[in-house]
Amino acid sequence: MPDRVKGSRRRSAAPSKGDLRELKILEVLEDLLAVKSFDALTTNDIAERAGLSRASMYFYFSSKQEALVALFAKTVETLREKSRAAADDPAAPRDAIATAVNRTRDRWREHGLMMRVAIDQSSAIPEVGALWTKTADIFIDAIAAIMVRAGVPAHEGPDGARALARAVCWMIERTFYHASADSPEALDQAAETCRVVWLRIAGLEP
Amino acid sequence: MPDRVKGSRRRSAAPSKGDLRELKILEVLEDLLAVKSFDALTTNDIAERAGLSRASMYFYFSSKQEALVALFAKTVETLREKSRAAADDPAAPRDAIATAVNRTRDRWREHGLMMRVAIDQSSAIPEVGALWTKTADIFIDAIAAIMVRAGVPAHEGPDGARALARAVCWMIERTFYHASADSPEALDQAAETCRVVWLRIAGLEP
DNA sequence: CGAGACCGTCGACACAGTGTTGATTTTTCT
DNA sequence: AGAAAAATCAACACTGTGTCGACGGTCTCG
Repeated sequence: MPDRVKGSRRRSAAPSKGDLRELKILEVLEDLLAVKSFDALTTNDIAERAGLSRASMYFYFSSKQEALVALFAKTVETLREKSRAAADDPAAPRDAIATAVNRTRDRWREHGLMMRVAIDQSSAIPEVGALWTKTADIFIDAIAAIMVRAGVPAHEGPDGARALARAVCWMIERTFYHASADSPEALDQAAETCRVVWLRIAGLEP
Repeated sequence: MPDRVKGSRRRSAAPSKGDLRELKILEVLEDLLAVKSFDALTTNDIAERAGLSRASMYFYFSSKQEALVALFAKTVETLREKSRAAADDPAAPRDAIATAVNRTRDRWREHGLMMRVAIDQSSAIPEVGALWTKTADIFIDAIAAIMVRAGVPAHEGPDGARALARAVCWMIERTFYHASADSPEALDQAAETCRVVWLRIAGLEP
């Protein structure tokens, strides 16, 4: 990996030809994932579509797996930016839950394909798994915080806020995973179901 | 595929040498999965360990994917037999939930590896995905039935029993998936958490 | 200007794994 | 025993991967 320090100050926008190619490859990869499964994709498919030779691709990424990691990392970054200031909690638990679920639905609506691919590859590509686990952990913390504010005891153990939050997180993950593979309407349904479930687990009944 | 009509009448127990080989291959496959990931396994690994040539393996299964399907189908069959008469409901909802969760935990304790592999391959191997979906559907029906008996409205829609049952099913799947990859104690914790969550969603508070 | 130093590119190769073929041996049935 | 069916495997063709080394472009500094 060329280690291109993306976030750092670096005389404004000097996108070297190589940087552009790298971006192009990731873009092509994402496009192709809409058509073929990741497993079915070959390095050739990607290189060809990106307009370079297979061997050249290896200059940028040492495998298609690494490319996927880079692409997914970018997506996760986007996700995280969009959820900035989400953990800040001016709202009542009931509202916090509703907006959290809706935001999650929006993320799945926009990035569902990418997230499904990442989840599918989580066990095959450790870096992807780690990235996803880390993202989930952040989400779990947020869920637990809301639950505590709703009155759920914060202690450890199988019925403490953290354990319940973990269960809720995985329920949301899986429910949206399936819904996003289905239809946009299914996503709305999934969101509503998740909202209801989360409310009940938090001990809030309308 | 040799099409060995397994269920059919066929003079009692004539386990031809070929049948035994077939079993042996599946046994070896399961053993190897404890050591290597399914993706990392080669047809050679399996054939060698089973004591035949790679080419001969293709006589029994036309790919390692097909072998996995057969192995998983066998596991699902076992699972289903063990859960016979589970949908019959002499118990009160509260008890039905406790025993259902405990039974599920026991299944994961014994077959966790196989189930994790199957879930991992669900999107890559359609037959495995279909098998798992069908199993989940049966489970969802059972959950929904218990919920209805507990007083949850049976109507369709995002807060009807069926939608909630589906959410609960996926929560259980994912929670046990992670727990079973962790430790036996984690499975016990997971079971208790799932029980509590299910109770609350069903509107039953102790 | 010209000599190095990178950056980027790619043809060509070695290799690993897959799936098939056809000839051959072994098992099974009558 | 002998024919039919079941099972075996060496050898081959093919696909995809990752690496190597040689080549051309461009930027820099003496």
